[in-house]
Amino acid sequence: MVKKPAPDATRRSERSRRAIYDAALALVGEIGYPRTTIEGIAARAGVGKQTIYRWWGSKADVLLEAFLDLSARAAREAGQEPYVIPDTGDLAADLKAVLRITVDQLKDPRFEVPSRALAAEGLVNEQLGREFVAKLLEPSLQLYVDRLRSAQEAGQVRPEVDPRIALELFVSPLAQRWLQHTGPISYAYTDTLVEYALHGLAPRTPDVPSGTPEHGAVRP
Amino acid sequence: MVKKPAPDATRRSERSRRAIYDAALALVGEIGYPRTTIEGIAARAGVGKQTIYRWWGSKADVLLEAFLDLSARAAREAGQEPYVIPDTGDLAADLKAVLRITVDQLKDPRFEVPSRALAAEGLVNEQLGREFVAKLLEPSLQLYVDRLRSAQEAGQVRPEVDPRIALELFVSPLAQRWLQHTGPISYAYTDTLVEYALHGLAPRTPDVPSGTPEHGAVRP
Amino acid sequence: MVKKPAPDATRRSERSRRAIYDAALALVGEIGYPRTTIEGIAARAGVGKQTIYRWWGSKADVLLEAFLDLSARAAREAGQEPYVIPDTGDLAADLKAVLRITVDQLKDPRFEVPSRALAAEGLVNEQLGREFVAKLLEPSLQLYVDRLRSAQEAGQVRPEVDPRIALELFVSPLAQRWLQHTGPISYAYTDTLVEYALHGLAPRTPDVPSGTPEHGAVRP
Amino acid sequence: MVKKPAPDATRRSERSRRAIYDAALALVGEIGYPRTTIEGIAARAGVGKQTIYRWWGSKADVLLEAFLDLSARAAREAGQEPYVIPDTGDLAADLKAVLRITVDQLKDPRFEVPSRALAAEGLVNEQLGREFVAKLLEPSLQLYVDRLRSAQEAGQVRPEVDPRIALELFVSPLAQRWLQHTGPISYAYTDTLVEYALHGLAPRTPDVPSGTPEHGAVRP
DNA sequence: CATTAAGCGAGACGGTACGTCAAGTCTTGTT
DNA sequence: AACAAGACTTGACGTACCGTCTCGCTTAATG
Repeated sequence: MVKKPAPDATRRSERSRRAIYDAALALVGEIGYPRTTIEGIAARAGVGKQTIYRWWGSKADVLLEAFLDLSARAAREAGQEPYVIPDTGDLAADLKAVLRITVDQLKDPRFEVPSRALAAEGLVNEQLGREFVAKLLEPSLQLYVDRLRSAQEAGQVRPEVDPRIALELFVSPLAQRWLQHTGPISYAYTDTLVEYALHGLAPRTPDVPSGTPEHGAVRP
Repeated sequence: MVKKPAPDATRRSERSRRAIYDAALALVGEIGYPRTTIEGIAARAGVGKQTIYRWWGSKADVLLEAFLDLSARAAREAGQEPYVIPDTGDLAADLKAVLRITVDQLKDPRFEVPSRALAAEGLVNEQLGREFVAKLLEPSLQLYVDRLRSAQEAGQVRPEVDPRIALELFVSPLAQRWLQHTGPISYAYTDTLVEYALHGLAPRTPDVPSGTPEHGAVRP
Repeated sequence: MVKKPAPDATRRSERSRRAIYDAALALVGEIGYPRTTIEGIAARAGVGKQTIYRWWGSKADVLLEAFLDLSARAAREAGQEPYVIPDTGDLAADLKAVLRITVDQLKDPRFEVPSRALAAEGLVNEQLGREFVAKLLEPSLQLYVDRLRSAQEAGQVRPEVDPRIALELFVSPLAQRWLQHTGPISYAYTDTLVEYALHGLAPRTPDVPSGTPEHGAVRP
Repeated sequence: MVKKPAPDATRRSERSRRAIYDAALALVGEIGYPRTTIEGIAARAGVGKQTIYRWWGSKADVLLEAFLDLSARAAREAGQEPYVIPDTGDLAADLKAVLRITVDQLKDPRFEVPSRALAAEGLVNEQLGREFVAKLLEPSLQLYVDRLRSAQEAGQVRPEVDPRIALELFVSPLAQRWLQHTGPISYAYTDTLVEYALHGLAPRTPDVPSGTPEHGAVRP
């Protein structure tokens, strides 16, 4: 297979790259992802179509990079400590705090439309999906893993618990409600999730061995 | 707003409807959702494009109906009482059983491609998303609500727990792993989810330094 | 070749026929021939499409019949003597008179649009063209033949002249100007045509034998 | 009114233009004008539909240009001085000669189908009709005007005759017979037309009882 | 310091699919 | 059995974008 000779990145126009990012994000925000076209991005950015095709493989690629760039800039502007979950010693409080911030972000329209679009594209386009997950999701999830491990060391989480799975108990429900509109999103909701996840649904009656309930016991 | 006069549904060709469903599902399975076109469906079904546009508003609408029809037929074939979560009294076992079936379904290629495509479209097309959720997701979720309420009555779930949120602890993680390829799916995984969800991540020692009160402790 | 069984003309709905004629002529007048459709005629006439296809073979056929019907009705209304060229003995005067009437007709918008449309269709659709000529043109032309023959008997037209060709000298120019917009149409114009046709273009110098002009004669 | 920005004609593909001309003429010749479609022309020419719509406004426009191009090429091939009526001094002979050539052209199938189609379209589409007349008809007619004027100077045509009308006496009948199939076309026919037109239908006796004065008679 | 090869804007090109319109056929009651 | 109504398959319409391909024109690094 003949690959096209890779373009010389050192000669790349920074001006165009920026304009393309801006145009892509603006269009997705204004008319939505499906009606955003490469032609439209090029026109809005004052750029030839070829300049887009030279550096990206698809509309989704452009938007992914644009969004990563946006996130990076937003992070750089907003805070010194780029992205850490606080560790006050109170696991529940720390998780609730961080999830409240997440709730705010999910409702920020600047982020909502493009990230939803990328998520959607990722479902169907596996290659992009993996990149989306690797570059946007995993770094955040890793922070939860770290915080949970720290809690395990402090004896606040059972040692045999797998943090990678554990974090999904409160992260995935939020993600699904947001993505699929399966329910409202609020601080109360995420607080509840943390509580349920940490202490479980079953009552803390130590005399009932888990998994083998006594059927007749509670009924007179 | 000028609505076109609704076509006479009593004269609708059942033959065409079936052929369109079949063609849509086949094409989505063979070439994927994005490369499936209305023109392609019409050609494959031996049907005029207009017949599709007469009864559906978009490619996604067609696929949604086709998929609902497929699900209904599959349910009719497979069993009499299609959609009930068993209630053996052992909540954990029942949930694990039902989630294992779900895992199997998620891996069935007949269902995987179209439902993933519909989910993806639903993310970006809110109207379709709501329909997708209402017609495909909610009925299943309601079954979990019912089973959890039954468990609450049996004293196996804390009475103050909201079942609609509780079910997300094990359903959403599975959904997200499947949709976004954020991790492998297996019986072991779903079993673990059920366990974590039912009993929580925190250890069952009353001297937990966490700020959350221990519910069971205050009851004699 | 299997011909479809001819419909039973005795059961034909006169009401529909009339409505179709009216709708066809009205539509052609309002939106022009090319944008007039069978579907449009049927809708306007309050008639099923099949009723049109049952009795006519094409849009052009419908319009041709509608126009013939219109002409017949117009003739019946307008005059007792349906269509004769007067014979006052003065050939030139008679021809001029009749052509002036023709000029008026050609400018009547009720007739102009449909007859132009039929003429156009007839150019390209030979079968229709022949019918158009036979039913609409020839009868009129025959009147000129008759009048010219009468003039020949009166010694006003050279006996060896072929009337069928002779009439074209003044009829065809008018027809062409009207059809192809190659020039304005007026009484003066048709009068001139008659004059030229009757007496020719060459000067009436009997000493110049036709066809053999003396080249040097006029040049000193 | 929003006009789309005119395309850059300097970048136009000559290759495509040629292919479109050829395809259009070929299709019109093979299947006739009405069944010739833009889609068909594009396919046959190996060209995108948009390339046609970019440069022409309609099927008729394409064919008109294609035909003009064909005529120009034919003229360039056939002779140096393509469009002159001979002036041997014998007007009748010259006209007969030129009309015989016209008869031949009218019967050449390469020209017949497209020019008939264009004429038909021009009847109904006035804008095209005017262009057709201006670009194809008028130039030829002007030649007759010139020749007739020359004949007037030579005293072979009455000085008060309007050449623009005079030429119609032999040109229009031929045109009508050809366009509307109102009669056969032959050398004998055109010869007769010239003769009638030049010398008129009325006998050359001074005692003609017609009301028209005899022009030549009053000159000694 | 000019040369020259790359990136660049512009946009024409061959295509594919869109969503619409109408053609002509077929089916279902109604008159 | 003709009729009104209208769903059906078919095919073309004219439009929007796709991704590729020239065109001149900067513009930076090199001979």
